[in-house]
Amino acid sequence: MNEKYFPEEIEKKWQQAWRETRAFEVDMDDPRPKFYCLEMLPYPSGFLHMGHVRNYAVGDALAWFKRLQGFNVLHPIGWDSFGQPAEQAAIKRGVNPRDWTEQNIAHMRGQMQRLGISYDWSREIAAHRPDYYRWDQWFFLKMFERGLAYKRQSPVNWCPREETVLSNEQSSGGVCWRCGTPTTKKEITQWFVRITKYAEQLVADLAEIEAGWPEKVVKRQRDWVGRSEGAYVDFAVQDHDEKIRIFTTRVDTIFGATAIVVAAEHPILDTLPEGSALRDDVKQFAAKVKAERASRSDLTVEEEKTGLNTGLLAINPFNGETLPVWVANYVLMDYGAGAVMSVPAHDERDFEFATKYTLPIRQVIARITHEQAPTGADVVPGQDQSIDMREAFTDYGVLVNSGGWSGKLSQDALREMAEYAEKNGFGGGAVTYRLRDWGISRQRFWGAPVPIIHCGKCGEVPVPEKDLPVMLPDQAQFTGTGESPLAGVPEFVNTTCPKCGGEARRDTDTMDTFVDSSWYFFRYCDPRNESAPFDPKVIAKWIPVDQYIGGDSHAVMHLIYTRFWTKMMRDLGLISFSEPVKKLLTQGMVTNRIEGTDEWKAMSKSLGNGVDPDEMIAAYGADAARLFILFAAPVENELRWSESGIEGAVRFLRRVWTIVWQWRDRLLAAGNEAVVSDAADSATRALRRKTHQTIARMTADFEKLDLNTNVAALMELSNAVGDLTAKGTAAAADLSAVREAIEALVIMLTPMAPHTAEELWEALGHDGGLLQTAKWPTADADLARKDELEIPVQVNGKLRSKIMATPETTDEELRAAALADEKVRSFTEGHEIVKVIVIPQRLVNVVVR
RNA sequence: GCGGACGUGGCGAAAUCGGUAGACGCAGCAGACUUAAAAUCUGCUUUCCUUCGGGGAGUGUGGGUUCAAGUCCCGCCGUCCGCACCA
Repeated sequence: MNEKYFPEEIEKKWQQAWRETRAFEVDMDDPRPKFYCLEMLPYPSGFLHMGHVRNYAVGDALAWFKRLQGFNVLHPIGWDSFGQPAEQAAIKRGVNPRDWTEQNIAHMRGQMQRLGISYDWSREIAAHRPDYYRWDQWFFLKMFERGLAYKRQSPVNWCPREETVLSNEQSSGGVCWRCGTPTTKKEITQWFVRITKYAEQLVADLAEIEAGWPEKVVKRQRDWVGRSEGAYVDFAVQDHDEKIRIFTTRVDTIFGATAIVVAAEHPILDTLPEGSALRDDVKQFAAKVKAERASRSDLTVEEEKTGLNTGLLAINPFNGETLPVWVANYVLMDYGAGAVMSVPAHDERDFEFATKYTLPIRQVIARITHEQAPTGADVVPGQDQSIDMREAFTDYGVLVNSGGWSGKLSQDALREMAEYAEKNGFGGGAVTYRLRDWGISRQRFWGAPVPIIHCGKCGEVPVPEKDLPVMLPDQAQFTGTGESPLAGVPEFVNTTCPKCGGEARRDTDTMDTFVDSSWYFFRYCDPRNESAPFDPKVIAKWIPVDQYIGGDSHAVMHLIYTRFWTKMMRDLGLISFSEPVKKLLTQGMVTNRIEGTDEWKAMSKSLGNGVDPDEMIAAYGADAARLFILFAAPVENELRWSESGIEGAVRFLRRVWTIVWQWRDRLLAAGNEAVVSDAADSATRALRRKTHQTIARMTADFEKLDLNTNVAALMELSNAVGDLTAKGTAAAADLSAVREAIEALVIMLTPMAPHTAEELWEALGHDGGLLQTAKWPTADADLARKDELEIPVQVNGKLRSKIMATPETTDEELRAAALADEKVRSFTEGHEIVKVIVIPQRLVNVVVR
């Protein structure tokens, strides 16, 4: 035991103690209430970065807080260990991806342990190990059985640099999410998961979690699914059997339609007379549009609208009007019906298109003018038909020039016109979604093989469950051709058909790593189960996760997939709930200044502004690094790294250390008996007040995860205790009040600086560690209450004086005291006092004229 | 372009309900200790004026509501994020 603070010694000591006593291993049957604290599992790149440290520091603080409060806390960690970098390393440096991955895991596990994060290491899992990915394959088979996993030819996003298929999400913005290379399109047969079947639930169930999730994540998820209510309308085509179906959210504007516009891939285009000049033009045009789309690099600029009149004529079923059918680049085949009615007067895109090609623009919605009736009782909608048609008018309004529908409000017309279409058999109300099915095929080696066998006779045959896992071979040739490396491993590919016993080939695709991360936190609850992904009984108790913490970069991909997966598992009968995560916290980025500039960017190797966690631990200790991270900014904010900030954290820990050692001998000598004297003096009362105020504040702030203010509260308490000796009031304060303050200080320090707290707790005479001997303190409201109040007094809303009061002072007394106050009187003198506002125990405002 | 969030000292920030703006920390300044420095401790630290009692201004900006606005409402400016022709 040393009176000087040596973090490296005590951190080693307690990390070893925790390991030896298996302090953080969870008994799932423990009768205490459970708390599942989860951080997003990392990809084992080889090294922790500060973003990881922040994530784990926050999670660990909450885990400790809940443990000290008496919860049975599950706090696990694992590895998202399939994926590109391992394969890249194999290609570039010829290393074995498995060895590379395992070495990285070993190193990063060491880093986590040096940080002293309180994980239950007995539950560690890794996606690349067969005992995990066999269950990915098992789930795939279940989805395949139910038609939720299916194969189809499909244009996919293709990264020409990494030569791999990317999901829509991964090529969001038209660039590869990993390397930033602009993506292109490629036709290829792919496995898809029918997430669109759950589109409605993915939106509707947001209501269930909204309260516990950040607003912006909920919003992004809602936008991602893109639910949109509208109507289908079928337009007959003149001299044609086919009809063109359009989707619109503004069927109320249908009398303003002056054209029908279809996508370049629309099947109606194939019905144009073979060999006609027009057909050739349209074909050429469609090919050009497709080519442009595939090669687009700058998606920040909207492409200019181009189109071509197909010569076809469509008939508006509402008024019998004949409309030209155009094909244009701004209509997308894979949304809605692949065709739209063009209403230039009331849609910006149609307006732009019509202006360019001089199509008629016809106003059919008028702005409502609210005219106050003379009695003032009713608001009468009038019409303003003088809308300036230099731009589209897209608001709701009153229908005009719309036959029998004129005079109706948009809101009513939307509903009634959809009903009318349905009744007359040419359409009806409909809901569409932007969400697309999830392409999970990857032409990669380092992933879970798709458990399907292709048989010449039987077709696609699922691997029987008893044959799982389909083992990934040890090694493969990385040709970089874009074809899965598994195709070049004959021992893997060649097999027999489980159905007919004949020669057959295995599917050589592997699964998207987002499959692995969609259900990993279920596996933590039952990590060694060999007969099922998990025991449903265990899951029923432990999931939903109480608090999930991670970066908001996963706001749509991972967090949509895991919500989908949960609903899918529910429909398999494995679980009985629909949402996996009760509360979500998205942490901000950790940034650092780029040398020689004033720019703050996320830490990264390539920018040279990274900070190595190991160096921080060596220089300042894990506790100081963690404390600084929690204190420096609110968890959701960007955190700007600061070397002097971390020094401040060390100073604080040293001060707490000094305080404990200053009082230790006296406290130990006094023993455990209470020595509160009856006539508690004011110093004692003040100290106890501060102690209990701090307890109340910190307990509340922890629930909100306001960790920065929490550290501030702790600093205030430590300053208050420090002042006892510094200001010579030590003798005045009762020893048991000091004990109370110091013990609260040490216990409440634990979530942010656990090693230091353990050491100090032991120094205070508690053997056996915090978990055995400490409880999160409870605030006593009476003790926390102030017995003297300083009441600000305002005159006309300006602070002029302060008067002293007690909680018992009545409003009338406050009022009298305020008016009698000398300073106040100097401002009220010669003025008429209009009124006096008294906010009980808070403030007095004298209003004068 | 559309949608959303935000705007508080030199810096990170705090401010349950509309009720003392700037807690806590960083940086800075002054002092104590020291041969000296570091470390540590103490004090100061929004800004302007001051006869040193105080007084004025102040939460991007202009209005409004209110006894009272960082907080609520409207306009503008700025920053950041999301989306990328989704009909």
